[in-house]
Amino acid sequence: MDTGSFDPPKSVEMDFFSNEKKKSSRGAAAEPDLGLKVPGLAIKKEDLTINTGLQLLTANTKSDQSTVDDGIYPNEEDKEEKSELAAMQAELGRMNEENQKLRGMLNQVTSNYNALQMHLFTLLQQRNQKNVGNQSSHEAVDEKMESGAMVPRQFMDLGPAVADHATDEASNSSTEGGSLDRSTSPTTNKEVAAIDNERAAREDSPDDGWIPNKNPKMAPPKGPEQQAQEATMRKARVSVRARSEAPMITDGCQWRKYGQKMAKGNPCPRAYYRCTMATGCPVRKQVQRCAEDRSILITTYEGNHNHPLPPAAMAMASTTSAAATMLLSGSMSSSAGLMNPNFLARRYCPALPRGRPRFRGGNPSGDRAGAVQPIQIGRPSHVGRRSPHGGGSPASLADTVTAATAAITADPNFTAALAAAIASIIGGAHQTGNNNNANNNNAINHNSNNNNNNNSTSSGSGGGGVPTNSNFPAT
DNA sequence: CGGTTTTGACCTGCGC
DNA sequence: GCGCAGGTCAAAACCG
Ligand SMILES: [Zn+2]
Repeated sequence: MDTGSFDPPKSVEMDFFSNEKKKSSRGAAAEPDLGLKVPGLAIKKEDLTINTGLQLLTANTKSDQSTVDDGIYPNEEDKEEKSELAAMQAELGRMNEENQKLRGMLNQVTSNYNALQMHLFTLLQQRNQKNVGNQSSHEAVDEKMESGAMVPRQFMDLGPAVADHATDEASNSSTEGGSLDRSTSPTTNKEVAAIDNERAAREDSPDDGWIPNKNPKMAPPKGPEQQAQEATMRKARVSVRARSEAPMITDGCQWRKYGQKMAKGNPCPRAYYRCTMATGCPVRKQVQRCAEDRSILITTYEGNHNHPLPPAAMAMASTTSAAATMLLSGSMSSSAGLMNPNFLARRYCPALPRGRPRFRGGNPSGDRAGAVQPIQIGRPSHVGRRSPHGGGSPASLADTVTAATAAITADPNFTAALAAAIASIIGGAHQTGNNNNANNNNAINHNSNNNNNNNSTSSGSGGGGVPTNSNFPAT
């Protein structure tokens, strides 16, 4: 839409290293389940419509009418009707015009906002750099260097890596549940990640639910451009590396394994999972252990959830998609992309301790995947990320921004509001009536209900006794 | 009994 | 066109 600067497939990889502790089975109580699934979209749409409508109506009616009225007609009635009609038509035209204008403005605002966001990240990054050493940054570089397949493109530091406690999170998303969660969930250190946007463009539409989209040919002809865009976005993949002994990192979602394959250069098999939290959820993930270091689990997420997620899951999901979004669209706005990174940083920073920095790695999908963009979360890096608008700025400003960020992240309400607002903007800009972004849902969902424990209560998984669903490490 | 895992077969894209 | 590798399907097995 506004500026789809990047076409080429990109990929980002996020690596979180974590020490996974044992998930103490299922302690969490059954989740009250998210009552509100009201996606942010609804709201946003409303807003948009209302606004435009009003403006249009008020602005134009008069002039038009007056102009049209002059016509000469035999019958007064006729004349009246006709004039009225004409007036209405004119009005309509005006409205359309206005609408377009507004749209344009929206786009602008959107891009501006995005730019600001980028700026903010840059600032944060710089700040972190100052405060903390640059070891991490080295690591990041290492990673991308070592994995030859990776082509560094953008780097971002998603967060003020600071917090060290779960308190943050607890206060944020959950109170009592949080503690519970924490105790039961494994701790995973995660460090860097890369989102990798694959070339594939045959993603389904979330609306429809999961479609065996595997057959491009079968896929009915969809919208051309819009489709492409969406596909691009949807195709974003995020791979998360986590040091974990568990067979799977806990991300708060429920997954069903649908396949397993022996990857080529890796003795460890790669497992394929599909999100089962909602029937049609298109999200998939691949899980594989790093060949070099078996303790490292590489999880690659793909797609956006089409349903609300529990806070825990949200953090991950939104983060990934957010990162993807940001990287994928240099100047595109996205609620997820904008706000989630912070969120994530906050939530995960604690878990990002001085953990093992050095990971290099082969991108699991390094085979033919596109470029990979390492992202550092919660840690400083001097590998500056390039933002379209550049970034240096005074420290004071940086502090301010940081503070603001903190405040924002800390306040769920604000977050929600922001999410809604952005969502609305986006919705308008993209004109996509679909609910496809889990992001929106996430945001809203998150603040509204704080049920955090998404424990593996249920259904347990049959097979290996390893519950597929998991909780995010509260801490 | 419903949901999940397992696992071999099948399909598709890509490089040669 | 062929072979390889990755990804997905689907039937059978498994589990709570
Ligand atoms: Zn899902």
